[in-house]
Amino acid sequence: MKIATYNINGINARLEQLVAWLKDTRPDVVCLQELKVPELRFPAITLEKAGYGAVWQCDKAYNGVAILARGGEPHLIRRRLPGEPADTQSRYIEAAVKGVVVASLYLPNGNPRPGPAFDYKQRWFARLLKHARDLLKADVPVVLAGDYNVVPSDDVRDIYSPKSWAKDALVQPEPRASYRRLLEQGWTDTLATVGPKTPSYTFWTYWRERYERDAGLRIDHILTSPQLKPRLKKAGVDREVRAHAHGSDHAPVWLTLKK
DNA sequence: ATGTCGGCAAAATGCCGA
Repeated sequence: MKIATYNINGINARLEQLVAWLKDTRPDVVCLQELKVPELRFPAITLEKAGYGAVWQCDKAYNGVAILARGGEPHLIRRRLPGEPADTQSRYIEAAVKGVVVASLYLPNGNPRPGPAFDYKQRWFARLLKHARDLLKADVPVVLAGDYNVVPSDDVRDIYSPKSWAKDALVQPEPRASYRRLLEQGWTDTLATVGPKTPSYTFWTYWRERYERDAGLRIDHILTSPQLKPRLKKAGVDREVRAHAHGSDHAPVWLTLKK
């Protein structure tokens, strides 16, 4: 079983690429973020023709998350992260797929910092920590996949140059501490655990040929609950997808499970 | 400080969010 996550940065701007990538790599489950599409323009029919059922949660222009399942329909569990009813941004969707609870999440970016955007990021992270704990209590296999907008460390495996990002919300101690607390709850950072030993960047800005220079960051993560530990096989990044002339600024991340 | 995108509002360029 193969599970992937991909911040697509506008699903209709990349639809051909998305379909080609699905055909090439045949993931069983796909978590998408930054759909940037109103609900009624979500390309459900195109995805259906490509062999994928979907559930999605959209805003008018920004955010937006989806879960795709090959040869079936994801069973929707929730469309919102609990804890802040006034928060209407579409950043979380959760579904049962092929015996696993899967969440596609898009953590707030948090820039500019300091300010309300950064505060919102921290509140959102606190809500995620609480919900993640509840999911662990349910004692079922769970995958939390998405764009966490957090570079876990200053290690070269996570970021090409900590110095040039030092003031950015993606590398601050507070979100890093929240991410670490998630791992301390018992979740596994699968790319760090069963991924390549070489840098596994997942995001390169569009600026100044950052991709060509491999000036990247690791901010897209697939976390798994303890039940899945014995089934973890291999993780990686489809980095060549980022090389497309009109590609997203992220690359897909994937995980394979035994069975 | 900057770089570059996607998508919006509103009328093609400027803004926002990333």
